[in-house]
Amino acid sequence: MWVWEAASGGGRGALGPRQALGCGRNRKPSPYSLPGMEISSHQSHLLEQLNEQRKQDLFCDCNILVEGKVFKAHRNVLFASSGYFKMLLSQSSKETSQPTIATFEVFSPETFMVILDFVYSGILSLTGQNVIEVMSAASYLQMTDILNVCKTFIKSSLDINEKEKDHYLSLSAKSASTEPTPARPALYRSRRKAKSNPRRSYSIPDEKPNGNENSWSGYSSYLSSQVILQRAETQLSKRGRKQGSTRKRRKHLGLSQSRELGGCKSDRAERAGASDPTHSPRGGEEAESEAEFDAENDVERDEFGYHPGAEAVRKRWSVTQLEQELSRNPELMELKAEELYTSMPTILGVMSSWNEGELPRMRFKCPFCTHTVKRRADLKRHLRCHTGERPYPCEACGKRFTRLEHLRNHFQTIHQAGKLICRKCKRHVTELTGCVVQQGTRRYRLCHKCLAEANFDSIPEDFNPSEHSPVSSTGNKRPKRALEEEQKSDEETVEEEPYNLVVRHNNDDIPEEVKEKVKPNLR
DNA sequence: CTGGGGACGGGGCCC
DNA sequence: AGGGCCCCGTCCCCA
Repeated sequence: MWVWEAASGGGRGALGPRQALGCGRNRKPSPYSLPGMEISSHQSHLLEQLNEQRKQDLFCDCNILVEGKVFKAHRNVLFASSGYFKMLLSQSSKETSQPTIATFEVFSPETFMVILDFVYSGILSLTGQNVIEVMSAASYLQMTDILNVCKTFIKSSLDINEKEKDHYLSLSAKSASTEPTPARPALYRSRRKAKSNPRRSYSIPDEKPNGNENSWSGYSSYLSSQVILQRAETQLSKRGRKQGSTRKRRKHLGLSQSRELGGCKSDRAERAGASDPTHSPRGGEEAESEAEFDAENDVERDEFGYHPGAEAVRKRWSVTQLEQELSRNPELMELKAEELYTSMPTILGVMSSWNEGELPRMRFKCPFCTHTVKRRADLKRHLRCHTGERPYPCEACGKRFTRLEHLRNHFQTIHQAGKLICRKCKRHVTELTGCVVQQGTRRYRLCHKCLAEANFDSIPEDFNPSEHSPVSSTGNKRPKRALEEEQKSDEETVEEEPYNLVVRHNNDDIPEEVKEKVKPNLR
């Protein structure tokens, strides 16, 4: 668990244990810390006292009901900490004789406990499990400090340094063919023995890197690599017990995708300067240096242990990771996307409007960006642009899409010559005045005149676009042959034969003979 | 270098 | 809630 301790009062007063031990960054002396003007411990002492009062239910004038569980707190503290409570309490400020009761059903009591503890202690206990829900709740309660910390938490776990990235690459390569290296688990188990303190305080890094940043980014990188490691191991175990699996999963594990398949962001990133998909296994030297790194930074590892049962690891997701992984292994991405959806907090609601006299409308907020949508389904759709999930593959060219309609549009325009326009002269053509021309997997129309000039062979027989529309279904699997075809070369997808296309989705249940029938041209 | 067009991604919203 | 349509923005290719 990460514990973010607010450097209360801009660095005065409470320092986290890390800082107290000299591990923290060197802070500039606060301009407000004038000698003799201020007792630095006053604020923390005051907060401690308030927290004590809360625990002893002294002077608590606000009851917060969260899914049936009652939390007692002080109105003034809540008012000072949360925009939501500020609004709520200012409306009921006149009736001070009765304790205010606030009811929430939009986050769990555990989440509110984390937030309330922060309010009264300045210590925010974040884990990979709770960060998204805490962030959502903080968004709901309009607590920007917590929001920022959550963002930093998530952001920091996205920053995979090169070392860890290489590490993952070697792992994913291994996972496709060999057993995971035994050195790594052993490494972590030995660390688990060295566990001393389950909690650790971290200060939020500034913009400028310094000594403390190492522990931050290194730690987050470690988290990232642990997720990946976890997934790689899960993959292996799933492959071992594939038959017992209740979920349908695509089985083209280890087959790489064409460069188009990584989603828009990863796609572009790869085009801009892709990393080499080939990678060498992780050497012992690296493991050694990592061990040194851990020793130096005293990184707490055991909580994010190697064991597959560690929920904290399983639910720790990051955008960068996901995109990078998809570009290399779509199955990993789908597993991640699937788990992301299931592990996402059920409540992502935020209030869209706080104008006076206007009831706030509930919207669904993306945990990865600032985007909000009206409907949960829209959020799910939006999340695909973060997860990189592309569940709709084109059987003709292998290109994958986030939406069925995109696939359909693509298929119609690219592979079915759906546009009744001569590609050359741009004139409108019909079945009578024009012909369909095949070029590789692409089909387009030419009028007879342009066709004669271009000296192309038309493919009039058996061409009926309406018969070959993409079929809506839910599967994700792509035939191995299509993938292998892409692996050879993108250019090699140009075929000689006419293309009789059937785009389907769920072909997990389609027998091999049928697959052969519907894809005769991908040989 | 620039403008036009195609392909695609993504948001809003209706059914 | 899912499917589908419409619209707009962006990227890329090509003339």
